[in-house]
Amino acid sequence: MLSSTEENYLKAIYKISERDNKAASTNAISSEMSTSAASVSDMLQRLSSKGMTHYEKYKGVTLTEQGNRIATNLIRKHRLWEVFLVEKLNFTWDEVHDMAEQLEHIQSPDLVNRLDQFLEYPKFDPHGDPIPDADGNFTHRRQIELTNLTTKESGTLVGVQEDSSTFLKYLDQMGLSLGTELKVLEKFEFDGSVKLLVNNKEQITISNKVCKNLFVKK
Amino acid sequence: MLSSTEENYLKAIYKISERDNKAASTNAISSEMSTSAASVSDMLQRLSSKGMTHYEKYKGVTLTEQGNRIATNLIRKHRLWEVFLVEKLNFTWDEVHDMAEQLEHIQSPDLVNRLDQFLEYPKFDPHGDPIPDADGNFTHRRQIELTNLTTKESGTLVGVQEDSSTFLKYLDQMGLSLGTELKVLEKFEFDGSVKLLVNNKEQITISNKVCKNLFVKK
DNA sequence: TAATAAATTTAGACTAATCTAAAAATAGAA
DNA sequence: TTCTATTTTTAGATTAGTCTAAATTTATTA
Repeated sequence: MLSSTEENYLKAIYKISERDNKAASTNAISSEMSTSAASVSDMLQRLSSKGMTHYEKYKGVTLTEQGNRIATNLIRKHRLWEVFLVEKLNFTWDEVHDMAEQLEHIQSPDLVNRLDQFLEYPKFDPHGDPIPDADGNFTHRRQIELTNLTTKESGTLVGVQEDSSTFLKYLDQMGLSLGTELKVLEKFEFDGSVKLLVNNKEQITISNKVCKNLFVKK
Repeated sequence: MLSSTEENYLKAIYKISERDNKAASTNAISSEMSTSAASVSDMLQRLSSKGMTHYEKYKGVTLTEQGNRIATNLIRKHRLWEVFLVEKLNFTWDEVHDMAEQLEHIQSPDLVNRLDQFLEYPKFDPHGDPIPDADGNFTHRRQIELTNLTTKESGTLVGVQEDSSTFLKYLDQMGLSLGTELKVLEKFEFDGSVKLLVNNKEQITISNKVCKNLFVKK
């Protein structure tokens, strides 16, 4: 059985490997987790001795099959708890991250599957992220970054990359939530900002940085 | 903010003080928590320096108002999660203790109250134990030990003192659950065992030890 | 390719929570 | 009331996870 701390390392390694498509470096992990590189280096050796990672000094780490299974299950638990908090307890999508961060570490052979059933097997969490099933399989959705829509193209907002509270609250203020219909009216070369038509009504302009954090489905 | 460990000490102190109606001794706590007396002694000083307990060396501890508030809230969280696990996720009453032990330590200003609302403000947990409200007030119920019923008296099973899985499974096997109607047919002086009529149908005999762990309402 | 910069690991130290063994204080009994 | 048994506390050590500073390895660039 792993400690919560060890589990969090596996999650970070998973996330980085997914993003960069290569072994996670000590520095990447230390920055992801806001800990010192020294602590990470220490931990990587421990996780390897427990069979969770493939680790070669100075070469970064990848997850073993077992490590991958645990990381995926953490993500499953995290996202299902988020659905519970939003759907059943009426929290908003910007409030649930910290609670889910704690709830994902609850140890129980059955809890997560019962929760999944109770929630009627949701495929996506409140931020549009896919929820792996009990076997670790993700539902894949053909989604693209909003930046990739050309002028006059339309799409539905189906996910966000960032899930910081500040970003999500900003989206709320702009009237953007999952399911919102967007049409690109104009793209400004100068700074990459984009003027959008929201649900065929409002017009807003958002920065390039915001655009990059929004996923749409054509 | 207290650690989970510190919180568990407060709960133990609360439980012992309730039971014995006096300051909790180091030994009582160490036996309740299955840790060494030395560890307890250490922790008591720490909890006192944090304003959670009144502690005088060699004299035992009591909770301060703040300590009491935290302990009561832990009990609230524990019991509400148990209701959730049984009512919503269909766990049985003997399966939920360990999960609730973990869930009670989730830190969130609002979660427990949202959960309470979602569950429609239950007053008792799946073992018949009262759930304190947000202000720490318990609903009191006039319940007595089954041992206190005399021959031919009847009552409804409303609570259990023990909540170990083995004990609860034993009750299931004997056909006993909360709400069951019991009538005392015969009390055996010899060993204190009791013959009962269950729901006006079955007859069973249970030991004195089991009797002492059952609460009924006349 | 040699020098320098960046990344990584090791060394040594700290805190929280635990333990065993020994010392000190309190309680009980003769 | 004095001696002995019990309870409690202190001392010193251990483990997980963390840190900073120093040493080492890898990468970059002149």
